[in-house]
Amino acid sequence: MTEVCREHEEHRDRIAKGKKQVPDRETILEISDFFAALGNPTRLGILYALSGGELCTCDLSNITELSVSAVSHQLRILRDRKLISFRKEGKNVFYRLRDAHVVNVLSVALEHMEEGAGNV
Amino acid sequence: MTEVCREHEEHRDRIAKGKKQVPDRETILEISDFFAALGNPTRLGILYALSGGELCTCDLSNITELSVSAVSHQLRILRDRKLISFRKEGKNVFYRLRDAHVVNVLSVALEHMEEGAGNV
DNA sequence: TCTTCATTTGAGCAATCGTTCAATCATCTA
DNA sequence: TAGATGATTGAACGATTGCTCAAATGAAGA
Repeated sequence: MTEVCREHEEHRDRIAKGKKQVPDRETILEISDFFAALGNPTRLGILYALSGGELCTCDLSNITELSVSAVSHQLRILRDRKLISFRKEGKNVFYRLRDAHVVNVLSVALEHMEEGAGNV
Repeated sequence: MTEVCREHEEHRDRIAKGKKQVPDRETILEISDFFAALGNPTRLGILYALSGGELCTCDLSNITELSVSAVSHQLRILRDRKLISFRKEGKNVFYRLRDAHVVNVLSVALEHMEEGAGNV
C-alpha cells in the first residue's frame, strides 16, 4: 500500500483526482451500511414484499418461509438502517417501507440486472 | 414460519399481495449480490474513486490505503459482479466503472443519506 | 536470459453474519 | 388473574467475509 507504482507523474495526478471523488470515511460507512442492508436475499425479499403495503412480522415470516425469529432479527437490522418503520396494533407489529429512496434504489438495481449486466 | 397469525382473512389477503411483489428467487439472489458488492467500505471507495476515471490497481491501493493484494481481491469481486471492467497496458491493469447504473445507484444512495434518513 | 515491477492467487485466520433455539416480553381474551 | 398469541431478544453455531502473507504469474527492460 501507499507506494505509487513508479515515479510517473501521471500516477500522482490520477491518484489526486481519484481521491477527490471519494466521500469522507463516515459517509462511506453510512452508504455501505445502507447497501449492506440490501445485500441479503432475506432482507431484500422483505423489502419487496413491503413495497405492496404494510405487513406484520408473521406475514413476512410466511412470505419469506423463514422462522418468525429469523425475520424479526432481519427486521431489526432494517429498522436500525432506517429502511423501514413500523406501527403497533394490538399484538401485531406492522412494518412498512420508510421512504421512496428504497423503492428507487430497487428499481435502478433491476435495470442494471435487466440491461444485460449478465452478458455483454 | 408458515403459519398465518390467526385465521383472519385479511392476513391471507395481505400475504398473497406481498408475495406477488417479491421477484423470483434467482432474481432476488442476483440483486442482493449486486447490493452486497456495494455494501463494503473498501469496494465503495474503489467505485467512487473510479467515478473520476480509470485507475490501476496500485493507484487504488494508494487511494484506499490498503495493500495491493487486498485491493486486488476486492477488484475481482467487483469484476465478477460486473460492476467494473478493465484493460491491460504493459504491466498495469486499468479499471473503470462498467456502466451508468452504478453511478445512478450511488447517487440515489447519497440522496437517501442526505435527506435526513439519519434523523426524522 | 535474468531481474524488476505490477498484479493476481491461495491459504489461513479473526471477525462478522444469518440462522436456530429457548427464553422473555407484550397484548388480548376468557 | 391465567392462558394464548405475536413479537423480540440473546446465546450459540456454522458459514461467509475481508484482510495478511507468501508464492506465483505476466510483461518490460538490461
